[in-house]
Amino acid sequence: MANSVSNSLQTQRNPEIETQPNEGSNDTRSRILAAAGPVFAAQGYSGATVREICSAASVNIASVGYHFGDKLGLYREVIHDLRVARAKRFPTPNTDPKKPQDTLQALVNTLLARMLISEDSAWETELLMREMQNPTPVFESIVEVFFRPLFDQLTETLRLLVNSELSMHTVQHLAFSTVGQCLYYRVGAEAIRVLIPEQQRAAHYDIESLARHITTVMLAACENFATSQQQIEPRDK
Amino acid sequence: MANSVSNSLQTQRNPEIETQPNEGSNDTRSRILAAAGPVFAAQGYSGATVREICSAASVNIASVGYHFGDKLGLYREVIHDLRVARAKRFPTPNTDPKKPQDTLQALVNTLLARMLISEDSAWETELLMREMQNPTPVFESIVEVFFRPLFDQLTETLRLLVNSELSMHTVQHLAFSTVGQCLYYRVGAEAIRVLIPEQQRAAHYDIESLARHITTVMLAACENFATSQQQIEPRDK
DNA sequence: GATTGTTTAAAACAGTCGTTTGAATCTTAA
DNA sequence: TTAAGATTCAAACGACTGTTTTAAACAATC
Repeated sequence: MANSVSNSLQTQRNPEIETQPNEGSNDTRSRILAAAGPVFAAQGYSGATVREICSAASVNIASVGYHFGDKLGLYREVIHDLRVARAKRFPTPNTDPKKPQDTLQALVNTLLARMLISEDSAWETELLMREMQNPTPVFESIVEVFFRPLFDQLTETLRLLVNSELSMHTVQHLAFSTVGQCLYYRVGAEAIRVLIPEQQRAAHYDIESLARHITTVMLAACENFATSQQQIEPRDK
Repeated sequence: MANSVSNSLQTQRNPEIETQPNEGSNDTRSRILAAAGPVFAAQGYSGATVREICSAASVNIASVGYHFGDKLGLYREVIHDLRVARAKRFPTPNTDPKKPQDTLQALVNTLLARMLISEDSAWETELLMREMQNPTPVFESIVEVFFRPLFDQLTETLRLLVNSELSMHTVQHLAFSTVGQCLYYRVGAEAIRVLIPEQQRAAHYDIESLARHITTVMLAACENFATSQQQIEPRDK
């Protein structure tokens, strides 16, 4: 029990010795990490099997137990590595208080790019989406590190675009409206695939077109909220 | 009445002899169906176990094999029953071509009500959300029966609110903007729970407030698209 | 070369999964 | 009642899961 609890029990690899000429990517531990991400993303945490991961990494099954303690330890490490990789690849755009329209456009572009990316790193987004529907113990930290910064920047930008006296929760609703529209093109992707013919999808569902559309919608809404004070207490138009 | 499904194996119940007026709700088959829905919704198709379902229904494990063939057969039946129950409970609002604003408001209300319902039937929405992320063989029919009618009505309504010469795909994007905003308050519910303090959530995140906000956003966007022809061909092409 | 500690390998462990079995029970009709 | 079918039941099946065990291979130090 006590000796098999923490993965730090065994003498894990020593960082001092680890600066070897040996390529870290060929390391067993690294190979497991590289193979685990896509498998977790595709099958979910419960659905993924350590056998499949180890098979994809060409590594013995017992290795995950040795290097990460257990399956959850491996998953935590995958999430951790995902965070640092993601922060580098999608830097939040700079905020220019003088051009909030451009900032909004850039934020929408970033959101959509994160959603619709179809490169090798698509599994990262897939994994985050799974965390939203089936939160694991790491979910809360994911929100704080991943979502909160973008959400804050979005609300600040929208604040510049509307009546400054507008209540806080209305601005937050506008932020969720923006995020929701972007998110749908991933959450509802399978539904869209059935609803919209492929030809039309190929023509009008690229990131730039969608970003332009969503930005237009939100700018129109902001203009409405900026001019008509009445919208704060909306009764009828 | 509720039985006589076309299952392949075993000697299923004979419709001719079955005329016996035994209460269908206490029937083993009905108890399994009633218990299976929430379990499938909570755990997903793969995650749900027939043992848990049968335990919740207080029936023997072999009953699902006898009455539904196998686990997938039970799932199909659950989805089928869900469809008929859902169609009755959430009738699509009537379309009045003279008041498209009201129709839009009603559609947003319906969408949000479907998303945020927290009654006994909340498992139905949960199940549909799972189908969107992890489509099973029944997904396509779900889209056709569940989503397509509402999507068509939404596009027709939005068409009345914008310039009639606006391209088809732009109107469809507007429909997805509407759906996306509604959907987010369920998909992102866990994230919102972390981002927004509970007190604020309790005050401003009820169905009526959100519906009013989303309708306002979309009406402002439609007005923009109705007046400015420029939006049809943005920039140069 | 022997010894130590680290890493990998094959096999087995205990448990759960969906499904099947074959006998026991119940229902119905003669 | 009896016979035949419909339905339930406990038990087991084989396949899979995460994890552990035991031994072998490897590297570095004495």
